[in-house]
Amino acid sequence: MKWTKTLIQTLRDNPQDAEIDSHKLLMRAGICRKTAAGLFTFMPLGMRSLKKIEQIVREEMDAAGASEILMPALQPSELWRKTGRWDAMGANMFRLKDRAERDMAMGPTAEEEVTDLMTNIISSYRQLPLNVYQIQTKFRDETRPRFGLMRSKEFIMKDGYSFDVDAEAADKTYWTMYRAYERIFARCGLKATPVQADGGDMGDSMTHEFHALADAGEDAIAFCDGCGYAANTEKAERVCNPVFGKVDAPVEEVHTPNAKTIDQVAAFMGLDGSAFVKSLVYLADGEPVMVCVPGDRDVNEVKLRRYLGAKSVTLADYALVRDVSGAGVGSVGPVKPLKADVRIVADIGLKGASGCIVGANKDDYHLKNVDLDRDAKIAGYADLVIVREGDVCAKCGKKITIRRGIEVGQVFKLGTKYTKAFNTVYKDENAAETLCVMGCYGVGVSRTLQAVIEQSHDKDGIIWPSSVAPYQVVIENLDPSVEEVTKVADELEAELVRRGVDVIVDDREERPGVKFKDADLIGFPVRVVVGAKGLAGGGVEVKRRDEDKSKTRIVPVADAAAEIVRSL
RNA sequence: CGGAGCGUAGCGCAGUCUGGUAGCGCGUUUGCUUCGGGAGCAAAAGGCCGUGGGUUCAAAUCCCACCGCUCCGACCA
Repeated sequence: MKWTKTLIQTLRDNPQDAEIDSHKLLMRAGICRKTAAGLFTFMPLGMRSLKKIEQIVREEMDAAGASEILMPALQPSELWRKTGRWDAMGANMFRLKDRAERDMAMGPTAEEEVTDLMTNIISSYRQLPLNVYQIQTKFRDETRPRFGLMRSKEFIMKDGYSFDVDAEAADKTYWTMYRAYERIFARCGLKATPVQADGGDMGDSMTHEFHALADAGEDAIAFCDGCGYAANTEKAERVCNPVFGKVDAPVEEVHTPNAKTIDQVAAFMGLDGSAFVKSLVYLADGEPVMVCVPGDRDVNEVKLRRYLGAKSVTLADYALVRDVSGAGVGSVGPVKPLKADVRIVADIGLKGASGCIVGANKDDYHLKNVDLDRDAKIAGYADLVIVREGDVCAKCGKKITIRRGIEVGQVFKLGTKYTKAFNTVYKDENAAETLCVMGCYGVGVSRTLQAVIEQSHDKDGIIWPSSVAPYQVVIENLDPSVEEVTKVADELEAELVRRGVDVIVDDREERPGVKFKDADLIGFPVRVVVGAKGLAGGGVEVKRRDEDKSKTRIVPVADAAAEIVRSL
């Protein structure tokens, strides 16, 4: 390919709306253009990388026993109503009506669609297991699209779905997919780490997320160096050894005017937030519950929901808080008098808490010298807060560290959640109808593209891994008007094409500096310089993008192709 | 959804406070000189100053509404 024949538009300046390096480079290197908030056009370079990532995904999925299909992105509402997700998806789903006023959705995912499909196909155990996937545009009406392709309203995802005869077979499929994902990301040149995560809306069973570790990542991941435990902080478990000494003093009321938050009360009293008990009123499936956590920590609603065995937990509104506590937000506590009798649960960090400060259930008052065992009726203790740096690992007792990651993939065990809703059954050997057990597996294809850039760039631009680079090699023809130089460049191109190398010749009439800057910015893995000066001096120059200038090799034209292939 | 900021040439920005001929850098076009790390000189093209309304002799500038974009937050008591 000749540079002047394709469309490569690089930018000198960073676009003003880009925040993180990979987003800036996406725009500057001419990979993408923004169409509107959260919507992007892939330019030829981006398209090439995207297709390479897709191809890697295809090869690994196929090798793992899955078959590619393509389902509509436009989905009828009936499918979503069957599982209750038409309502549950809320504002995240793009909805529209067709001319007959039928409700439709622009698919954010396709569990319903694929399950409906398979329900009509599967009849016998002989057909199972089945594993299908598609690479398709997905739509999510994100509240806040951000960071380019990382969080956009329209994105490309590989979504795969497996149907097995039972949980054991599904488990086997799950780990097959897990290993396929490890290979996919490795082949994309991405350092992606599997971490345990919460099932969220998708089901309550086991799931791993694959995270590309990067400071710009939107998720926080808890790692234990001791045992290798890795989990999203929404899931990560900790143990706690409370360090409260017994304070045997009577409870005392303190006037704390105009102090609503823990920070404000703590500042008012000249104390640290950890001296407080934060008491929150939640609605768990409509039932009010008081949740107490150390004053300097945040409730993990996922853990809370699980502990309570509830379908949903939401923070109570102000009116309900007053109904329960008798006081307004800011003065709520677990110690009586409470206006209403509620179940009180507490974080394990409060076990044996003594000498602490709680809301008095009386506006603008707190209580000090509170001993939870003595003064409150806690129904149970559990790990209910979001882990943070320095917490103690629940598996091995070592310290947890927190790092940030970009979620590029996820594998789920779905169980029978969807097959039950659609009655996806097969007949077993005894002709008994049995529900299929499902799994689902997603790769954020466009997000992976950006994650690669986020993990692999320097001050001059992108450093593409060879496997997903738009072109593996750029031949810089420094003197396109000199016939001999152009001949060498073009012949080298032809030779590389013969050897199966993806190559582009920069044949622009530009000054060398401009061409070098662009080559570095776009980040072709190998750069070959062909110029009149170099040819006179004995050959062409070969340099890898990730090498320093001092590593440049001068090789005779005859050996160039071999040297380039070696450099890849 | 709440708060803040922004919207002027393809890109990055100044000008807005204090109303009076729409500017700068990059990019683009042409010419000459340059030519191994984003060249120099000269000339040129390119703007409904986000949209609509209002105030005024006069609006990029002041007022109102709307649209779009970006950031922060979204109830942790």
